[in-house]
Amino acid sequence: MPIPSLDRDVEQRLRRDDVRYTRGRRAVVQALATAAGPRSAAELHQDMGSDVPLSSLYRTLTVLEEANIISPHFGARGLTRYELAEWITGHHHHYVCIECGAVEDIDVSEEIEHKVDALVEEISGMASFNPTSHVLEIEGRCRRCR
Amino acid sequence: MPIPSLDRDVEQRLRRDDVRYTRGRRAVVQALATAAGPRSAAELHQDMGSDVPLSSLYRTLTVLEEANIISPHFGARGLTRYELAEWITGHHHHYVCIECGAVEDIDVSEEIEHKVDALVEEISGMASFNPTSHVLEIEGRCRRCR
DNA sequence: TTCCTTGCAAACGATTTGCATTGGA
DNA sequence: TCCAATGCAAATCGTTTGCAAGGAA
Repeated sequence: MPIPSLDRDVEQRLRRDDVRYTRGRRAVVQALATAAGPRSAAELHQDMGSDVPLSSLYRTLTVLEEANIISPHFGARGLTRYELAEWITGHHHHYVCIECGAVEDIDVSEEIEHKVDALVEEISGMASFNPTSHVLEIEGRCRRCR
Repeated sequence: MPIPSLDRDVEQRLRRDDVRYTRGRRAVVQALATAAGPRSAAELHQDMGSDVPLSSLYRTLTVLEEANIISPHFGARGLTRYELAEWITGHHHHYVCIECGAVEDIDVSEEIEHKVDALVEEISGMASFNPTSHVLEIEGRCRRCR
């Protein structure tokens, strides 16, 4: 999923908060941009060559989350994975392996997404909720675990 | 959500695995049966009066999960919440507060659930996945946080 | 007696924090 | 220069485990 103006957009967004777009932060954004799904701190640590200390990585993730560059995903026991925020990647869903916990992105057509939205509205209406967004995850066994 | 034959059903299910349905286990099942949504070990500990040691509670949760009496829910940073398995409560969805992380059950009509299933099938088909189930969570701010 | 179950304390893995150092505007 | 960002080590939090004691069949 190539995002042409990614660095520019992120830098601009960070500048708003007076936050610097440093080498370490660029590396995380890069790693997430090329990942096939949400990644945990440990996974990013591997992806990135393991020289950055974990504590710095966690700090970077916190900063990026606060600036709304990345979003947390809680789909596995006791660990948080991150992905680029939807204003960057566009709205999407996840395929989650019930065996190993791996998570993969699913992009859906606008047409289908409209149907999802309509359903969420319908359900929320009946329960008198005020939805701001939704999460749809499809569970199954991934290639490796099948 | 009153479940008339709950204790009987659970006991029977546990006996299959040669697992005893002890006082502590009954208490957890009871607490979950009356909860409005998934509960974490710490939350259950409070719900139950706090005299059971946490380690026992965790062990109970492990046993009940292995016997498929309860199911884990990962919707919050670094903590697992549990709810009664869907063969007991019926399939349902969740309303998740984006502010405080509280989770509440949403029961939907069969009619709507059919639509959800159809959508999941449609999406999975396009991605050549083999779905065994799905999770739909509606996000918003709960009464308290609004 | 024979296992399953529980309690307590220590161990663990993911994440956070204090503090001194480094680095960029 | 000056404050944000980083590295390292220690602390914290949710959860798990070893081991000895308690209980039910």
